[in-house]
Amino acid sequence: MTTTTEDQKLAAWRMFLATYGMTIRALEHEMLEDQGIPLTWYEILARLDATPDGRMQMKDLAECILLSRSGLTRLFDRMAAEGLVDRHPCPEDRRGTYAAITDEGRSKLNNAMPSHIQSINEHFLRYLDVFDVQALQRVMTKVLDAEHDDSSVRWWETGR
Amino acid sequence: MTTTTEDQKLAAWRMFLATYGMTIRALEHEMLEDQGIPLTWYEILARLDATPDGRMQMKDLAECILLSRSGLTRLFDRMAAEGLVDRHPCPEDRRGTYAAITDEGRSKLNNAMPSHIQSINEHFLRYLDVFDVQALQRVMTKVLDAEHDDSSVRWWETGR
DNA sequence: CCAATATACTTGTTCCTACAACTATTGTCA
DNA sequence: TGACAATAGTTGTAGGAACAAGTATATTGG
Repeated sequence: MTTTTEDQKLAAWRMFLATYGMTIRALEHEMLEDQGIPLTWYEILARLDATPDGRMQMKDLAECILLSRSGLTRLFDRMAAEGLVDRHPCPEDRRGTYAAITDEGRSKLNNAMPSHIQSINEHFLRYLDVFDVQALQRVMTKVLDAEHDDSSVRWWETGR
Repeated sequence: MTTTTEDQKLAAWRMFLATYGMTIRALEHEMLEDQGIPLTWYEILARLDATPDGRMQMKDLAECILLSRSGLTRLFDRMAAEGLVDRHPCPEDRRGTYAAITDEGRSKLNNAMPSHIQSINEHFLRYLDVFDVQALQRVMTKVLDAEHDDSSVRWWETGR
């Protein structure tokens, strides 16, 4: 039997939702517990660090973090107050602002990364074999490629 | 080559994250646009409606919605103010409260469901074939079964 | 049986995020 | 070129969610 009912498809979607929710909860909790920063902060540090020169325009950062512009402004303010990131002007477009990771930010990231990766393994990857990982990549790629319109921001392909 | 590097595994995780974020954003937006309610409200209505008698204890609802207890209290207040749900006492445990869907709530749910399912199809399922759906179910099941401790609350197996 | 602990829910408070409005700069096209 | 629209970012404001503390009920162990 190689057909899939509508209910089975929706069940797959619901399981996708449930898995995300459970896993992200655990990761957020452990990041705050172990490193004292929200998972969002880690994501921002990781995205900036994965960049060739450790910086990125605010709008692009907002997009790949999936946060509103204003949300990022405030969040970035808080991170800047802790010295993890800073802003500097964008010469080629003076409306823009570069969001950059600081040395302190890199230090924090390098400190947080091992335990975060361990958390991902422990709560998610640990249960998947080689074929599962390949299948997951294949399926997610289909959705991402089709839905993501701006091909210049494909942050999931790089960094950690 | 049947090995998977650590980087490939992490890439799979990042793609999982990115896919969730992009898709849920679209669904939230369309639910608010088309039906005038947040996606969370829909989820609550769907969970309650999928129950044999349209009710569930607040603690169980909070768990399957992945919301804190206090968060659910306030959210439920707002939904009750709109007449979509109501509370009634729980005889067998007088600490507890039953969260129940009202007729108005069912009506709202039945109204919202078709367009929501269409959104899920349009932004997610549309891109997957039969094997993708099966693979996704298989992979998500592994994580869910391993991580989810309370086997009495497996909401993703039922409803829509 | 009853004191100590745990559980279910609510309330006080704080933090975070989104939407809309505003400023500054850039792009467009008549 | 020069008005008009579009874009990047910030700020005002309001609403939603989490944590901790408080109340009420249930469970447990001596």
